[in-house]
Amino acid sequence: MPEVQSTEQRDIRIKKLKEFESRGINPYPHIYKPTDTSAGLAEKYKDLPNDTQVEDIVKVAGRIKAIRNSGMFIDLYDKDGKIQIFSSLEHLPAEQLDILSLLDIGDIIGVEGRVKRTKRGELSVVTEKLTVLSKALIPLPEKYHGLTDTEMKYRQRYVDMIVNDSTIQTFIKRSQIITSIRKTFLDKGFLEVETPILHPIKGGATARPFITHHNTLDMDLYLRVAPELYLKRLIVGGMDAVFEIGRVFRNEGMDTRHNPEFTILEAYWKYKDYYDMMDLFEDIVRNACLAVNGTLQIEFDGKKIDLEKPFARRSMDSLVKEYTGIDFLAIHSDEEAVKAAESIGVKVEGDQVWGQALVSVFEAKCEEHLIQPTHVMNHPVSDSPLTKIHREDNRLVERFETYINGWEMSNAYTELTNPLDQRARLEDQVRQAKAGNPEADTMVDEDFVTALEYGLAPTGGLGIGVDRLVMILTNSLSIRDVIAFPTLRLK
RNA sequence: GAGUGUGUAGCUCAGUCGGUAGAGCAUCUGACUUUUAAUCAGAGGGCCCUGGGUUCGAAUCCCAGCACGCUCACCA
Repeated sequence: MPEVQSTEQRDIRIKKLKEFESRGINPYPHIYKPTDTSAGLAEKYKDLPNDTQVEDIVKVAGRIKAIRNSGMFIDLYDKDGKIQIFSSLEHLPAEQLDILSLLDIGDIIGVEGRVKRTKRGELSVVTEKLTVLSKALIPLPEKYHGLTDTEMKYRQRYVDMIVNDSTIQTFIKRSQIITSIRKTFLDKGFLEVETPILHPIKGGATARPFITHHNTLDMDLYLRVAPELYLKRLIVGGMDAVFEIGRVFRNEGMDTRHNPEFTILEAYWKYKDYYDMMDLFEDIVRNACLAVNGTLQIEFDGKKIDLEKPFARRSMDSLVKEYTGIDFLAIHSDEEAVKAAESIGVKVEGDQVWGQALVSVFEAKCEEHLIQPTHVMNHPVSDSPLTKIHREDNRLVERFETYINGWEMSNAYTELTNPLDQRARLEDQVRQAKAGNPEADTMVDEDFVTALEYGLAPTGGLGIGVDRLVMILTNSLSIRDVIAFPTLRLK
């Protein structure tokens, strides 16, 4: 509920806020400088015996999450944990007791005092001076169950983060994963670059776009569905290794694995092919996993996943053969391919039928089995307009997608560099769009083809769905658990 | 887009056969210098998601809508 409604508890807190002001206390001061954090004190005084107090004066700050015994004990939480605040009625001056009585759960305060471990063994700061840093007007959700209402978790993520520690931990890990990814690339000599989000022509992936409008240019623009075509231009221009981590936008369905805007990682590496990109992907995943889990043996939704062993490398046709018995490489006509697919109950749509049949059967019969990391290699040409033809079979391309937990985690190519071939394949996309495929590109990006005509060296490319990687590495079952502010309907 | 579930106090949830609103936490008042979800006594707090309908009477049954979840479809 974005509109603030007047409630009994809020009215009472506003009254307390006014009471602070009438005593000359600003409940929203400009600055406060704590000297210590909860974790810092825990470490520094870990050997302090029970019922002992030291003379050092410290200043801590944080949010009140619990008040016990009429204010005698306060649980104060800062970024890395809890510190108890002990306020003795006998030793506190009257004006400090007045402040104490106006505090509520949810308020942010600073506390100055001496460190003590109580009789019960809880490390505490013995209050000498209380400072209100921010008076909270809305009460926090219940302490025991936390916040469980999914809608409120997503609409008011800050509340979810305050109350549910696992929520903020997931977003901390997300940040650490992205830092790790960036470090892996920088260590290999990559340049981090930025390319346009507003695209005059849709391209780089088959997906439905969002369309917006620029007023001054009086021109429609697409929010990018992929940064691919611009990153390759940078390779043409002379960069040898580039990567970009950024948001892309696809106007498609939403579920536990899809959000309309999501974070993609794309990298292009000169004088590399798709085998090199497999190694690169594995490095990225292992480094990121170690950064947040400290191990490469992880568990997702109760399933054990081994990220340590070299990922399996399997051609799509061999997986189809393993799980269905159908050998697509031995099938040479479209009719036969469709018949083979239909014989196991897989419907084939589209007109590039041999390739469509192979992909459809793979998606229907194989994907779900790929729990352990698997590079699925050698897709049919029809599916992959930006990929170089396989060096040994001209029906296939040098492409792989890495599956973990049955999900597509990466998509990588030996990049297509032949400008004439590229133009023909993009023109085929336009033909498909005119035939009614809403995901195909509606016009050829002529400047991209021109760039290839200036010469693109042999290059490997890799794309990673960062949100899904974060899901796997944090055991998060919904993409909305790893995107702080997922797309929701306006309420 | 289809199916399905949920929506009740600030939060977490009960609410029987349709009979007019309940608990715990939180809040307020008081007690207790004690704590670890502190405890004890008392009090206040409700657009039962919205709009229709059936009925003497609807949180409850019916219809429509809204939001969110799940499954499916779609989906680099």
